[in-house]
Amino acid sequence: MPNSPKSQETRQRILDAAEALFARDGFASVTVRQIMKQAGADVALAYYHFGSKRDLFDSVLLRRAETMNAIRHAALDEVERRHPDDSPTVEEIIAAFTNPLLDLLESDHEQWRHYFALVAQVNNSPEWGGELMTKYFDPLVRRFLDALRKALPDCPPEDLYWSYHFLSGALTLTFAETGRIDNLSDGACSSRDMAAIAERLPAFIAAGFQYLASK
Amino acid sequence: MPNSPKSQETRQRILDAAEALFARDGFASVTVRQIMKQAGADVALAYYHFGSKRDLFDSVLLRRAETMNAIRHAALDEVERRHPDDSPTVEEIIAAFTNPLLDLLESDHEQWRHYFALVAQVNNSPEWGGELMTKYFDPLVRRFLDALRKALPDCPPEDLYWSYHFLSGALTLTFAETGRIDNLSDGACSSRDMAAIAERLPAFIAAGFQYLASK
DNA sequence: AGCGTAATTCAACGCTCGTTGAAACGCAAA
DNA sequence: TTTGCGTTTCAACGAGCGTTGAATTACGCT
Repeated sequence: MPNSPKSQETRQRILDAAEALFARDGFASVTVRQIMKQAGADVALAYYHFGSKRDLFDSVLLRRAETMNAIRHAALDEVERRHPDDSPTVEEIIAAFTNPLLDLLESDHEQWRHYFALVAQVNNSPEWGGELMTKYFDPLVRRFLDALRKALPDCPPEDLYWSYHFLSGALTLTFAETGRIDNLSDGACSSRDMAAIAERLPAFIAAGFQYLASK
Repeated sequence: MPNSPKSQETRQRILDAAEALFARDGFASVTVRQIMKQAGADVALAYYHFGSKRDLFDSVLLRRAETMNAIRHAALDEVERRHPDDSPTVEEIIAAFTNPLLDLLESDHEQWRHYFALVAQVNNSPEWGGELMTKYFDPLVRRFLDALRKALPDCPPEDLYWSYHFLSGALTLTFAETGRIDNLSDGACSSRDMAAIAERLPAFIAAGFQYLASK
């Protein structure tokens, strides 16, 4: 009985545990034994289900990448549907890129905040940032860049790429919820205050895109 | 003779090797033996000079943090000197925050790009981001926030903190030189093109600050 | 020249790591 | 009930880890 419900559930428990631990401590700091202890399963099961520690890591990344990409595609679909003739505004496009992540966080905070923290680490790692992020997110990002190109027809492509790069950095740090802003603001701001992010991040980034394009 | 020139040079060689390896692979992936092999010194010397692997890591971070803070303070001094009566513009202040890093990269690319990549990883790690970044960079950041508060007197403090947070994310990813933008742009942009960054990053960020403050 | 201390080397410790092969279990089909 | 296969457990492997104490070297001072 391949893929029995029982074994599927075990796989998910392992992925959950691995996700939380990798997100907090990084790939190399986490032990397969730690993961399996938290998952409540035997060490060898990790290798039976996933092959190796590295393959387990990739599986963790892949699992939610699909959901994340789907929800962002849908958000951009929706924005484009509202503009059959003209182009959406820059801020609308950026919001379609960022707001779905806030929705995911609000729907299931625990799971997604671990995942986003993990992506933040991967994105900022020279070792993995180039390859892994490209692998999982490139098609989606290119679609957003296309939409932005239409919204900013006079903007040189290089400016678009750099603007997106700045967006990517701001986004990943913000969603990593490192607690840095809590410390810095002496508690006036909270990493976990999603409403605060939704009000500010798309506006901030859209202004940057537009200013750069207009220079 | 304590602190002999010879041993100082050894210490620096160890720090250089540790910096490069930590930056590329992260704290936990790197072994002390790797570091000391690259430094051309015996394993035990790491412990003689620095105490433990973790202390060595802190020493790596601390070494350049002082230089980095000093050069940024000086840049802000200079900007404020040019405005004895009125406040500098937001873009001038942001440029005083970012451009010194570009100067450092241009003066000695190899050393500083490793360091910045390391800071990017620390900044985006939930484990260390909150504490270590606060420890090394808080006084400087608070001074910049004060300057920005004067340049944007009607801006609510929360908006300033969030804007700085977005700046921090964009900055650390950009200086981490992960190669992500190279892949995404099919070579049209290069992570290492400092002129491209200097032209765009301060402008992009300043626009975000101003737009958020004006809302 | 020879002493004293700082700097460096050497060899080893106990431990934990990722990984694996063989044995045991559970359950649907026969 | 027995068979067969997917799943899980158990025990262990060799390798490499961070770290240390003792032995050795290098060298400025008297």
